[in-house]
Amino acid sequence: MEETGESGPDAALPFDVFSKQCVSRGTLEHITGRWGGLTLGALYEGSLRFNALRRRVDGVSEKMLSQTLHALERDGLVHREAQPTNPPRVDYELTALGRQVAERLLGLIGLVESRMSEVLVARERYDRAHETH
Amino acid sequence: MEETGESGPDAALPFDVFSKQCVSRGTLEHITGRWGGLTLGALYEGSLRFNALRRRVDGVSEKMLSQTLHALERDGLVHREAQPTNPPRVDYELTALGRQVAERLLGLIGLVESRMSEVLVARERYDRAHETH
DNA sequence: CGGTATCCCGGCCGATACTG
DNA sequence: CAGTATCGGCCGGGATACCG
Repeated sequence: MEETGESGPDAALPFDVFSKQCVSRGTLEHITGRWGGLTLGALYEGSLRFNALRRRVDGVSEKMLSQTLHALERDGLVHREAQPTNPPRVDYELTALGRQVAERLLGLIGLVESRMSEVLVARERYDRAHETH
Repeated sequence: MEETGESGPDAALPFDVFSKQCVSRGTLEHITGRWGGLTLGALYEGSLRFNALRRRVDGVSEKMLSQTLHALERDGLVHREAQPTNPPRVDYELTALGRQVAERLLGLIGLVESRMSEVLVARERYDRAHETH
C-alpha cells in the first residue's frame, strides 16, 4: 500500500482528502471527530440504545451524541432503528460500511492505547528539553 | 503541566479511551484531530520541510501546522530535525511509532475515499427522507 | 425513554504582522 | 525559510429546560 500515486503534476484524485475542498474531508472529520470515533467504536460491540451509548461514551452530552449520530446516519455509517412503542425504544447499529470503518478505527485506538507508555516517556523528554532554563 | 494522576491505589484504570479522564484520549485527538491526521499522512510519504508540508496539507494555516507539529513531536510521533544553517532548514519526519500510527490512519483514509460514492448516495437518501413535505 | 430548543462561554482557528 | 505574537470571530459543545 506504499503507492505514491504521483503520476503527474495534475493527477488530482477526485476524493483526495489532502485537497482542501474535498467531500471526503467532511466525512473523515465525522469519523475521526471528537465523538464520532468513540461512537463508532462503542457500536462495534453491538447495537445500543441512546442512553446506553451515552453511558458508554463517557463524557458526551445529549446534544453532541444526538448531533454525532445524525451525521453518522446521514453518511450511511450508522442505522437507526426506531420502534413506535411506548415508552419509545431506539436502537443504533453499524451498517456494513460503518463496521469496516469501525474496524480500522479500533485498530488505531488499540495501537495508541498499547503504546501510551512510549508516548508518556516522549512527553517527559520533550517537556524536559523545552522547560525554561 | 500535565497531570498523569498515577499516584494512589485507586488510580488503576487502564488506558481505555472510552473513559473520560484517560490520557489516551488526548493523544488520540492529536492524531485524529482536524490537522493531525492529514499531517501524519503527508509525512508518511517521506520527510518534509515546514512549507512543503503546509502546501501538502491544503488549507492549514502556519499557526495550526506549527501547533499540530509541536503536539505530535511531544507525543513522540514526529521527529524534528533542524539544521543551523542560513537560511534555516528544518525537516519533519515520522518516528517508528508515528509510522505505525500513520499506516492505520492511511488505511482509514483510503477506505473512506474508496467508499465516498456510497456515502454520497446515503446522504441523498437521508436528505430526501428528512426534507419537509 | 429519546430526544429537541435555547443560551452562552471558552478556545479553536484564521488573518495579519513581526522576528531571526 | 521557519516560525512566534497577537487579535478577534465564530462555533463546538456543555447546561438547562422542555416535549412526545
